[in-house]
Amino acid sequence: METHIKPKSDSSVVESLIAGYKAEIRQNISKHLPISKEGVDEIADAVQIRLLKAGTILLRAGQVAFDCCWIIKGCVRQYHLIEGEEKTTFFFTEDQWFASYTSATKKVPVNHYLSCVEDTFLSVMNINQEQELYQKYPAFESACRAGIENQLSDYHEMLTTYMTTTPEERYRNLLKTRPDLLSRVPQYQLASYLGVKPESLSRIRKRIYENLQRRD
Amino acid sequence: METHIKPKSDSSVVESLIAGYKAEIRQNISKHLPISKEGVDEIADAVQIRLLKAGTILLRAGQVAFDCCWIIKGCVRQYHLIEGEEKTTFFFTEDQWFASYTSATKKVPVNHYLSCVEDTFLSVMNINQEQELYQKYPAFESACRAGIENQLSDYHEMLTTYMTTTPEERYRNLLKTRPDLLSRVPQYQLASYLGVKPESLSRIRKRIYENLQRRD
DNA sequence: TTCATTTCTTAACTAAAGTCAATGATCAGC
DNA sequence: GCTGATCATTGACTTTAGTTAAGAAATGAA
Repeated sequence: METHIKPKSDSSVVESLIAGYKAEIRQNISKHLPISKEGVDEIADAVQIRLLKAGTILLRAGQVAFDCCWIIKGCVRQYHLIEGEEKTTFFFTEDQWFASYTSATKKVPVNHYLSCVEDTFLSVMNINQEQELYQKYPAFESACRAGIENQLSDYHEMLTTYMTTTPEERYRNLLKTRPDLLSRVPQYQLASYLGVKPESLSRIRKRIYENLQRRD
Repeated sequence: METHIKPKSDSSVVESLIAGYKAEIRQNISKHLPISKEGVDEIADAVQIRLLKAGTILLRAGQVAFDCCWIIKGCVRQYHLIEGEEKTTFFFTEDQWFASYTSATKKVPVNHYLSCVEDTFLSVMNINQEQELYQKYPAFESACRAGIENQLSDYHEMLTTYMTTTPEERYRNLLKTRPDLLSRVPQYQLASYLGVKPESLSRIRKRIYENLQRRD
């Protein structure tokens, strides 16, 4: 983390990264939304960049979730604590976002946890503030609405895919669609994400690598 | 279907029901949205009421889904055809709605079927027309955006619930949350909705009704 | 590098779901 | 009400996942 010109402290490296991310966000808003410069400023100012260390728990069951989070870099895991056992239900990685709209707008506590699998840069906006900005800037609401529509379609697809596949098929899909997770995440967390115990995922992997006649 | 005053034909009964539903929709728009009378008219005119007979297939895999449908009365089943087998993934009933936004806006074909389990009254709006109305009436967009946010939260909840429960738990949940489905829908369709074969659902029911010591 | 901890794999056994086949129950159309 | 077709249940057997326990491999901190 040192240049040969001038040593930089970790925190100053982080600061300049954050400044860069903020500038990028402002640019994107300005490029994609037909809004006055003041509007762009107001929306960009509502965005906060946060760096969270691996292991940080950013939300606990029972809390109200006010944040809409976009992952710039890193990995956040969602899990449910059921009879003392962690059941992983999501892995969010680069360019994915998550929010609990009904929790924020209706003040309902969530029933899940969010924890950083790696050091993670997040772009965060408070949902209530977001909804206020909708009133002021209809173009911002339109863009967010389109984003939410996409997320809805994605979740619909994930739900039906999960319902119509076996754990082994889900593992094969994961190998194709998100192979990075295999190295980023411990296997016992992947197991519960696929709906089985760690021992079963071991056996599934063994089955697959022994029967290499099936090549998919 | 006859009064003792004057016999009415089935189709005229249906016509007056449809007129009533239309009036109700117009009222709701007018009551909940701060929009001019002309705006209310334009939005209400974009809504079409349809009566579909039980068994009607309203969408097939491979088609683009243009409609946003609200169920006034009846039941629509979503299923996937996988290796010749129907896998049910949703039952939509009264006051639930469904749409495939990315299919309509990006012209992507869907991979599922929609079929009426019962005679069903639907309130239908074309999604592209809906999106045009968003431009004209921001209050309409706001209301729809809030509805989509709720749907997103619901789907998130459904997905995590499905991922963290066993078929038996799902059946027990169904008994509590949607007991009407038990009588409205054949059991082999419920089975695949719960993620098992019909024979397994039979055994699950047997297990539950034999072990009445557990009372939930 | 070493050691302790965590994670992953394997094995033996149990429980649950899939498969195939036969039998009962239910329902729609006549 | 009868009848054929569809749907639900049961049984025997196979496959897959859960459970418990042990040991191997990988990881991280001193």
